[in-house]
Amino acid sequence: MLVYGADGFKMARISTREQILQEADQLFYEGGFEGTSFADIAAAVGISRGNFYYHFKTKDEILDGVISRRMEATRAMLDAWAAENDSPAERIVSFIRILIDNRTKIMDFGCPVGTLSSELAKLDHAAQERAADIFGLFRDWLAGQFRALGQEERADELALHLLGRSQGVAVMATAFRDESFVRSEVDALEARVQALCLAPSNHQPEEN
Amino acid sequence: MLVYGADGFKMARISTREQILQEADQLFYEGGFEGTSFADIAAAVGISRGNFYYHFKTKDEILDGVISRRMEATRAMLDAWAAENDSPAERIVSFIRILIDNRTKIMDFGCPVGTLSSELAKLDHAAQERAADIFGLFRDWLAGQFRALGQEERADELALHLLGRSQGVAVMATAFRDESFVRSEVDALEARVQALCLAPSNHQPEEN
DNA sequence: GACATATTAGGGCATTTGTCCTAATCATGC
DNA sequence: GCATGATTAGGACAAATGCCCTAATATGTC
Repeated sequence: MLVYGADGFKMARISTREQILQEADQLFYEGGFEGTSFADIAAAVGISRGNFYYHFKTKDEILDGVISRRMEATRAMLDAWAAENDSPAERIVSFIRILIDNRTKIMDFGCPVGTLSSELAKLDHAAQERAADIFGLFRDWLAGQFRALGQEERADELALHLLGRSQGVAVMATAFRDESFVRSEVDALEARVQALCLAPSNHQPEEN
Repeated sequence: MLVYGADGFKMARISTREQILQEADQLFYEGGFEGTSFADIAAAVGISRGNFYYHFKTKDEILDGVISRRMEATRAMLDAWAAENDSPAERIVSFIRILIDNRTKIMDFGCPVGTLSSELAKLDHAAQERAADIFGLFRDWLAGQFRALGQEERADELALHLLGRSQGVAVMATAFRDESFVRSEVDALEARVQALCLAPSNHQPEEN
């Protein structure tokens, strides 16, 4: 699907395949995997359902592509956070802040990673593990930052803990549509990182 | 659907309607609301799809019934915890322990309350609020226990926080199928309750 | 301009979905 | 043992589902 600009010249454009993945990504997030049909995606892209089959033979193939896309986007985001911040504490805060930045969508649809993982688990879908691998990217990256903070022993534990905390915030934000809860939890998490920074003992007190 | 015992006498039996709700409850949990069809439920109960319509006109009606059932079951569970334990701290620990008791199912299907709430949010389903009301039962009950612990001011905040923490644990347990993470988080949460008990200051340190 | 390939539209397929109707069967009180 | 209402089975319905085929069109190369 090539698009021509006003001047009549061909414009560099994303491929139809990429457009499909883009729309599917969003639809899967906002409506769920099962809740999104071939027709929904085709309509969103603006192509016929037949054309669809040329690019993806099954719905699972689209899911696979969407997960790959999300992994790539996640890697890019983590790299950007690493580049933008000099200290590991600031980097971890960047992670925590996605709860604030995406609060509106989170209150409407939850966390894209967590909800997909949960849905695929229920469907007993083979791609559940790949979906969980996105969590793995965050986990490893966060563990690296905690290690840089001097938490050698507990780096992975802290990473898992923080991931879980943010998932809990997302679920509750969706259930109660409560923005203030998101903010207070984010504040608590940020304070915790700062405290870890100042007193990297083994048993770190936390403000609640 | 009446059932006869070995002696030929009619047995007091749960109604077909109740059987439908029972199976639907389980199927909705293990396969999701959208992932479960009329036919699935009818097959599980062992009745024809036609008979189904006599008891529930629409799928949403079944969902409504399932949510009501879950609310009733939740109330009963909370009452039991209150009756079984004398101290508010022990009652809160009873709540935390469901993560341990149901760890296998949680690793397979997540938390029944959280996953239903998230799915209905994505489907933009009218029953999402009612699903969240189940969270409300836990929230109010937990807040009551924290109040009894002397946390007048922060009772609701602590209740929401604990609810969120347990949701986070459930999501991560499902994603990574990691039982040890569940246990360590549960230990941390229990330690936190004990600490609150001993030193009910406004800013309570927490072990991590 | 001719050609091979890449891409697209349109429709069709069997199956499943939620919903609904009708006729048969059951239980129960008279 | 009969009448009445409650319950059930079985099937029908249109719409939607995931999947697939074919013919047409566009694209890039020689």
